Amino acid sequence: MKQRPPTIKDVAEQAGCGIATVSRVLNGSGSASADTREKVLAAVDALGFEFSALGRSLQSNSTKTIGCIVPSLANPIFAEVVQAAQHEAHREGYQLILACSEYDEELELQAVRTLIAKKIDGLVLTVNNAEDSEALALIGKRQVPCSLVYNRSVHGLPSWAIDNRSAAREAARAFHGHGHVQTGFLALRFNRSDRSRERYEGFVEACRDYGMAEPLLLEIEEQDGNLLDLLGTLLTEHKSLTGIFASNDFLALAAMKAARALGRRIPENLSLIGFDGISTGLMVDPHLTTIETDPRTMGQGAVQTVLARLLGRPVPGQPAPDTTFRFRPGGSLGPPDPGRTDGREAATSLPSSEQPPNRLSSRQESPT
Amino acid sequence: MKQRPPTIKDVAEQAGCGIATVSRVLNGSGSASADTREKVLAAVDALGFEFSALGRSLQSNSTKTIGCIVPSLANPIFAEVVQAAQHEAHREGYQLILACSEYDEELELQAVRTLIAKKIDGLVLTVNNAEDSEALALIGKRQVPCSLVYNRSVHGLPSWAIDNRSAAREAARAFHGHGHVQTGFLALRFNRSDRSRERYEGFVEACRDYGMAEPLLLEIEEQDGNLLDLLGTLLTEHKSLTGIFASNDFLALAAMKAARALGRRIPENLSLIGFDGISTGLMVDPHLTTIETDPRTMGQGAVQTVLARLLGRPVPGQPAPDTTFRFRPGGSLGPPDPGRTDGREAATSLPSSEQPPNRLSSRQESPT
DNA sequence: CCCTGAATTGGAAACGTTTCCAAAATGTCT
DNA sequence: AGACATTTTGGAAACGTTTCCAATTCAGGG
Repeated sequence: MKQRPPTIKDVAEQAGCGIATVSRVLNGSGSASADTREKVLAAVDALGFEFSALGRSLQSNSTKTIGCIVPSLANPIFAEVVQAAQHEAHREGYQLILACSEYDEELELQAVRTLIAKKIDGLVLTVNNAEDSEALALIGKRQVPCSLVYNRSVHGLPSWAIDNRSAAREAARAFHGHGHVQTGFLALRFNRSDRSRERYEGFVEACRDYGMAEPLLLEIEEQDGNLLDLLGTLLTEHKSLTGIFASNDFLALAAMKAARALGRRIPENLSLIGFDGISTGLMVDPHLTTIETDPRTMGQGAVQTVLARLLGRPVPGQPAPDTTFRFRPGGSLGPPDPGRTDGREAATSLPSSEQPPNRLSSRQESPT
Repeated sequence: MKQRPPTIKDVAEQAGCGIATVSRVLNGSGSASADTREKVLAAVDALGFEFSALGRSLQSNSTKTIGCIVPSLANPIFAEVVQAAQHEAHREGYQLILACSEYDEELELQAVRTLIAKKIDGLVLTVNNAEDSEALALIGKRQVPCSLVYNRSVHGLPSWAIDNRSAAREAARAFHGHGHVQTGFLALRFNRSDRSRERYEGFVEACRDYGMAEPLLLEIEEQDGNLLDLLGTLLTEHKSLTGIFASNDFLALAAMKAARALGRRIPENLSLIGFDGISTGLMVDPHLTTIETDPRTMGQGAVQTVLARLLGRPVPGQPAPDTTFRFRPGGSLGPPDPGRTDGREAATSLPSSEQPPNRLSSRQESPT
């Protein structure tokens, strides 16, 4: 009965040779006679020896490990990013150490510290506020090969990110195209995410450009289970809005639900556009209109970028901004009910109009 | 300009003392004069020194790292498991190394090998087939502290798992209670998951006990994007079924969609029960009837179990089987349309009956 | 001012690898 | 058989820590 796992020394002893020889045989580096090779292999087999990555890493100054920090896995977008990152890393023989910042800058910084101490070879992460992130500062100082995901490039770091502003402009354009004027922007932890802010800013700008009213910022501080109630309150407080752009699909779907609970019909009484393009948006009726993004490509790209730098390969180019998202039509966006537009139009028809065009557009999903 | 990160040796030199002293000061072990303590701290500050976890781990024989293997993060259940596991590990100062087996036993085994080589202190994992898993065998041989998640206990390993059989019996009971006789069990990668099989077996048994027909096994081999088409085909091939129990919520929702595309109404023409209790089930209309599970508790519990063993604490008991799931009523389950039951009942009412009890039961959701 | 016990200190071994280097063994050619 | 080239081998250093242990310093009591 062995207690500790066998080391290379045990193998050497068993095989009757030096540890250097064992190392060479097992790594295929240097030469060895057929005889000793055989003896070493036999010893390895007998002892069930496996190299310890620790000694190896200490010596080689490389852990074959890359860190990955995302705000949360509750958001399927990040789950996909991580999944893709893990997959890509694995393909190249790297492991992934995962940390969740939980939208907390303190945790974020701490995670970076720990990962650096663990001597990760590279880092792939989404920070909460890229502009003035202590975490990124530390990364810069320590020169850790790194790529951002879902954050705009900053300090010259490579980044695989959505062009949030342009995407938000698309949403504004869609609203405008359907005749909406009074819109709102719905966000969950607005101050905790620069992504949300960028979407808001792009949306506001574009609404202004289209001559629409300034969008209302509908902000929800924390999600404590009563999200639907909070949304219900918000919706009743702002009856005049005909369209809401949500900073993510989950929020949009929740808003959809809350609006329905209030007896409002989608999209006649309220149009909704989400962000991210999670598959759930295609399970509801009508389909959620949204900005579709591709988290898998982002996660994969970020890892490739880091690995390329690590392995001295040509670093892949970052994605062209206009390819980072795609407007996905769906039935949750339609013309506002003329009966209750913001006072300027004549009120004529009843809220029962069953807009066929929306049904139609809700067919457009294509299973990815 | 320092190139490599500073080591304890650099600090010692800068502070003008031995490395042992630096170690003692920084770790608060052993004594040190106020004078040297100060000098060491100053040197640390000046150099920006941080311990390397590598040397430390090599010496202490502990990496403060635990491995986590799940089939995939695409399933929100596992995303939540991982999230909770990560959180719990972090709480105790441990990092999480993540690996996805992608429902592949080969990858699973390989992941275990790599993690062991990386000298993880413990392991938390969901395997595809617990009974005869090479991965588990290896874990057993190497004596890695470990806990299963979502797999039934095996080889005496601790496990945080759903009582799949009993849960499936609940589903059968519900179907029976509503008068269903001809049911089916829908699974995605049936042979790749013992969880799916257990659910099936429990369902079959219970259906037999209730005097219902033997459930049809509706198996989908691989998910290649045309999932909805495949489901559509399956549904038209098996028109006689009035209720389908799906091995997870995602499948159930997809089936719901596919059935609707065929013009069938839920639940009048087809009742559906899912498994897992993902929140998406509450976003659709009617709500998905399902077996609700608590992946967070499972992930957290598994990590606690492993950590307890690692830290010599009393190991928490595993959850009582009957607390591992909860039947969640929803509008997707209702009495079958008598007009097309399997021939034994009289056909009386029209398919337009708008079952109020189901609507009611669909209200029962409580935001977690 | 010397002695004792306690506090402080640094050298060195150990953890498991890889790799440099020189030594030993083997082979080849006159 | 001797000289030399080549292959095979193992000792030892290095990677960055912790910790044992012996040596040094210090404080205070005689």
